Amino acid sequence: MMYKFTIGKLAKESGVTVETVRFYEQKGLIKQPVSKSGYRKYPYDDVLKIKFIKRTQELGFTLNEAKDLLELRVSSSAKCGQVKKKAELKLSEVEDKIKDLNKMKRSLKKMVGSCVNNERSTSECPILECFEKDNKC
Amino acid sequence: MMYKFTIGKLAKESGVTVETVRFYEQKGLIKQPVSKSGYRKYPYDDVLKIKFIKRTQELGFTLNEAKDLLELRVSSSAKCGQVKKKAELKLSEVEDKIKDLNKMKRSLKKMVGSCVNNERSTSECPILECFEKDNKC
DNA sequence: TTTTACTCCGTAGTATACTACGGAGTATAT
DNA sequence: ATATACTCCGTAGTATACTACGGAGTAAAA
Repeated sequence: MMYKFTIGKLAKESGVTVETVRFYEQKGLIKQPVSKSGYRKYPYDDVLKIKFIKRTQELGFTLNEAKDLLELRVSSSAKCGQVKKKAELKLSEVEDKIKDLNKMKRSLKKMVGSCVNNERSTSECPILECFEKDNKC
Repeated sequence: MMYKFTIGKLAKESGVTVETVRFYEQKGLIKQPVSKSGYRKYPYDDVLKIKFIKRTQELGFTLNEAKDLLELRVSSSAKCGQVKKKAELKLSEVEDKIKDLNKMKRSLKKMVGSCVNNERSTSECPILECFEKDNKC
């Protein structure tokens, strides 16, 4: 039998909780299997789908984007180039975020370095002064 | 008079919306000025406070953290070292995030590079295969 | 057979930071 | 004086990704 996973087994097998599976169903990432018994029975492919989703999340994709990717995965007309485009877009988003964070990092480092006297009152704290000013210290 | 800013003026002067000012009040970042007229009248220092908040956000602090920093700013007993500690903590958070993003970046780059034939069907797309596998390609 | 474990469903809550709305009253400009 | 703009307040909605809860029914283990 292909449909052998109850929701609990599926969850355990794919490393998420039961609630998460139901949540993914709500969001349309996996479809709720029809069942005569009233209980869901999932195919093994749903284990793979959930792992797929988790992997895309690790790479910075949102659930909506994961959904799109899952759809490309099963579409017979879809081309690899479409997937590549999405990966490239995500790559540039990630690179932008890194740039932002590096800016923060540099500023924070400078601020931390500017505070040499820990015992000083906060009324004359160089770090707080940095927060006050527009000029980026 | 020191309390000369209506909420609209304050918002404009500090570069946020009226709703945002009210939101910051709700969250306790600035206090709602008492007014006989029923209309809020803010001191100039609230312009500085909101700019302070915005600057801390640019550096990766959350609103709750901004609140703490604002409190250190007015506390007479607080020491500069406390601020420094918070900045150092944030710095390491930022560095961790950069590490995560660099991991994503490397994986995405490899994946993009692995897809040489854009016209291939998604059923044999090396990028999608990466999503399927646990091994990080 | 009885107990434990699992499943069903919908709704509400969490965290973050806002944004929008509605209806009524007030202040300012012309 | 009138029109436009601004303010008041509370509540609800947005986006993201879950997590929790409650009560009832069912499946599996001892």
